[in-house]
Formats: sequence, structure tokens, C-alpha cells
Amino acid sequence: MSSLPGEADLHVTVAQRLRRDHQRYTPARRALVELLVGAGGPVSLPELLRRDVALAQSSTYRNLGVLEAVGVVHRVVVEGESARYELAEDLTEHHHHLICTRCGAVRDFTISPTLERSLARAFDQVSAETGFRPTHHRLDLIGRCERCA
Amino acid sequence: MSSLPGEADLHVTVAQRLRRDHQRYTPARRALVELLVGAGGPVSLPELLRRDVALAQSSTYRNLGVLEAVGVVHRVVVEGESARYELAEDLTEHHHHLICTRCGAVRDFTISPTLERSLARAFDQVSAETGFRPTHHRLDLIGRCERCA
DNA sequence: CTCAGTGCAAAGGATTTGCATGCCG
DNA sequence: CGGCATGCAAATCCTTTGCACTGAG
Repeated sequence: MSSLPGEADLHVTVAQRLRRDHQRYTPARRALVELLVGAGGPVSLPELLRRDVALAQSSTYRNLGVLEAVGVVHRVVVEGESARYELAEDLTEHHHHLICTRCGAVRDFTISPTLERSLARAFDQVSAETGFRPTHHRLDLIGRCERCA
Repeated sequence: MSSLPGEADLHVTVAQRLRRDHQRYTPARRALVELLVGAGGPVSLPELLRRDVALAQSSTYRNLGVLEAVGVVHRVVVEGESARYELAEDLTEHHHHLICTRCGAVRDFTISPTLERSLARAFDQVSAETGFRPTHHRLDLIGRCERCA
């Protein structure tokens, strides 16, 4: 179906990317990756700390920074509160976010490949007209989640 | 062509929305609105202060907060640096953002009404499936602007 | 042994808030 | 007059950094 690394290979891929930059795949980093795999969307730092008490705040910030630098996690900026983190797109699937303005929860969703292609064409056109060189795009729905509606 | 308030009526609309919440349309607030009208995209607070030295930092934060609360300005969150502000969409036109990851500049762009409608349909479907109630959406292109390419 | 990784505490930067004063309605 | 607005300075909140210690290669 897809060429994404399966659960089984994920950690191998992560370890490779870290090693490429002379970084180690330590237990703390592995714990972060596992937390991110299990989340249904981007997770904030307080949430990460809450889910694994063994993590120190400063080390977690540092490790997320390292993981981002080697292309394993992606930092997502949302309204209010603190930043959120998710696995890089090439380790998951291309997706978008439902952002609740009341409770701050963020959940993933996808749109049809057809629509994605239409968007891609539109972006190519904008790119040609403006000289802007996009590396990726961001498409989010802002509103109230089911529980906060 | 459109039903947007013209330059001429904009301040009247703003004044109305403020009055509705028992707020005044003071010179400082008017200055902010005018700065935002002239910008080609969302503006950061440091930029606003730089463009009008008469504005005090704390008052500007407070006034942007008030203007946001009455639906005149919208706060845009982007990677790194500080938040950016733009006029609310019903005072301008529905648009999206080109965000440069190098210099942080943000510029507006639009996509075709047809594509917007396709997106709207997709969002309706997501909404029906998840129970999420969107109030609006956000579609940004992330990359390098012409100058930073 | 050497250098990356870790945790604590202190530093930083953006934004918010307390308070006294000025001014519009 | 009464309350919103304003500016300054102090306080907060999230995030980053300095430093000494531990551990893996």
C-alpha cells in the first residue's frame, strides 16, 4: 500500500537519521518517538512530560530539538499555549489538523488524493507567479471539537 | 464586485464593532487599523512599533487584544519569532499565506473560487465524520520567498 | 578516556498585568 | 464625575542555556 516504514522499521529509520548526525538513539529519545507514534495528532510538551514522568523538561526540549534537526519530528505552531510536536511527514502520512479553539486539542485528518493534487497544481501556479518556493503546505481546520461544541 | 466595506467605510465598521462592546475607537487603535490596511500581509508587533513610534508596547498588545475580541483583527501564529496580526477576513478578502522560513516574511495569496469550493466540500465531509465544527480554515505555503530562495 | 546526554537551576524573550494618571462621554 | 485608555515597570509563561555529573563507545 504505502512505502512508509512500518512500526517495526520506524526505530531503525530514526536511529539511522540520528547516527547520520553523530547522535545517539537514547532511551529518552526512544520514549519520545514512541509517545508521538501513539498520539492521534501533535502533542505539546506538558502533555509529553505528563505521559512519561521520567522525562526532564530541559532534556525533552533539547531532544525534540535534536529529533527535529535530524528530520524525525516536526514542530507545529498553533494558537495560544505551547508548541506541539509530531513525527515528520515522511514517517507518517500526509495529513492535516483539526484544531479546537476551546480545549486546544489537535487531531489529524486527511483529504482525498484528488483534492491534494488540485491543491498542488494551484500551489505550482502561485509559485510560478510569485517566485515563492514552497517546501510544504499547511491546511488546518479551526473550530470546536466534538466535546467542546 | 464585492460586499466588503470600502476603505471609506472601514473605519465606520470598526467603530461600530468597538462601540458594540463599549470600547472606544481611539487614535492609537485607528493607527493600528491603518497600519494593518497598508500591509500586504500579517504584521508582527515589533514591525508595528517600528512603523509608528508613538505606540507604547503594552498598549499595543492590549489594543490588538481588544480589536481581536471585537472581531476587527485576527492573530496569526507562525513559526519562530513573535505573533502576527492582520485585519479580520470579513474586512478584507479570503486569502492564504506564503510564509518564508528564512526571513519570516508573510505575504497573502488567493486560490480559485472553484478550488475553495472543493475544499469547503471536503471540510463538510470531515465535519460530518468527526463531529468537529470548523469556524474557518487556514491554508499556508511554507518555504522560501523570492528574495531568500 | 572522551564526548554526547542528562538534570537542575538560572537566563532569555515575548506577552501580560498592576498601578497611577490622563481624558472622553 | 466615572470609567476606559495609556505608559511604565514589574511579573509571567514558555523555552533556552550554563554547568557539573553520568554513561556509552
